[in-house]
Amino acid sequence: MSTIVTEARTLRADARRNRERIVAASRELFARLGPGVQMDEIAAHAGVGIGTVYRHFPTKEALLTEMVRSRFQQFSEIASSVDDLDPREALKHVMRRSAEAVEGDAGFQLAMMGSNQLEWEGIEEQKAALSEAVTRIISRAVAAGVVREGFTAEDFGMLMCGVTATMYYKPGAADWRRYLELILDGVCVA
Amino acid sequence: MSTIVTEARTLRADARRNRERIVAASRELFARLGPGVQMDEIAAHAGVGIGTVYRHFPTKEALLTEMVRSRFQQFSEIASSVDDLDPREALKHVMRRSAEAVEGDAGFQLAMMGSNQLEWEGIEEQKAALSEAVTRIISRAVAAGVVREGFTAEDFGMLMCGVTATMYYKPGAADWRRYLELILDGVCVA
DNA sequence: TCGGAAACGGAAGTACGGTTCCTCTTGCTT
DNA sequence: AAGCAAGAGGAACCGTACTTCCGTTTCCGA
Repeated sequence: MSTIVTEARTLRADARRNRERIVAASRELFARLGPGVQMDEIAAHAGVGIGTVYRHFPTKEALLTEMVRSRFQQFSEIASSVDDLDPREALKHVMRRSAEAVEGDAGFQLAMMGSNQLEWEGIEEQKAALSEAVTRIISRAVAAGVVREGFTAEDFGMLMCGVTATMYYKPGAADWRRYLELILDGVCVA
Repeated sequence: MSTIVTEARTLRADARRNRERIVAASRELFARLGPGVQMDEIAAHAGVGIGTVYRHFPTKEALLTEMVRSRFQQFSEIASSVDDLDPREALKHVMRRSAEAVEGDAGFQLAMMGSNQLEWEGIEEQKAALSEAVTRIISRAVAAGVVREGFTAEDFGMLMCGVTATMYYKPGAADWRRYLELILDGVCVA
């Protein structure tokens, strides 16, 4: 807490404004173009010079990590908001909502798919929180006997990876919702 | 036919040998490292100079296309070899065998997933053949009523994309076979 | 209002990787 | 065996994209 406040306090007014612009521009372009966005583009879109971008974020990776972190946060919140639903609906709800949350964000789609192999610094906390929430949902579903034998949190990640891949690689051409429902049918026992 | 023979005839002996080495090296490195392989690496691995690689393939893309083409060929063959199986088994068999064929080839995994958006020159023929074979298998399955209502060739591509994504992005960590069986359960009606 | 620290801008620096080009070598033909 | 065209090799070239650096501008406290 104190960290954030301190940082905010020592930041000059124009600097704060620029930082917000940079973050907003990054978010939009990262979503549209993926990690391939160029730093110039972000700077231009934010209406600042490249030097200013680097004043706020030491490297491109740091900037992208910031994007991913906020998205992961959103994910954790989705996964934490279904405790009042029955086990089966909780699982379905989380998968549907998560998929919708990734839709239209190419950059995050890649981050989602590769979340196992990326060692992005600074999002461990968010990843752990998400993982914990997902595990809880699945434990409930397993205990209630509404999913197939031996279903695990790892399976969950695998399935989301697959759904995300169809969004990313078959934009428009294929309907990922069909795919997701098909998977849910395979996961949930009658 | 005449084209190939003519080319082969006009190729000097050492040139032919080198070409084969280049193709072999590319195949291996492309499989291991994906499209990110560097031309130097390929040349070094083949035991030739970079200039020699460029003598045989005008661009990196041309070389990679060659890799993908031969793999697509293999796919078509798999898809064309199940006409004697019953509709349900034909579909399952093709998906399992296809998945196995992609396993361990990172470069081709990416090509598979993105096959809709890539406009790689020179593999139209192979793609069409594959598409035709897949459509036939699915038509049979649909006619026999062994798959869910409205299953299409596009769905097939979507599912394979998902399976491939788990292989690519969760190497070792997740078991794509589980995932595939789960999908097959969702696709095939009881 | 003024001084100086903080922040800005963007041209230049740097790294990386595909491609070219030119000299030297090698296999084939006569 | 000689000549020459085809082929090999790899240093240099070029384009691209991240990052640095430093002269200029802007905010803010005294």
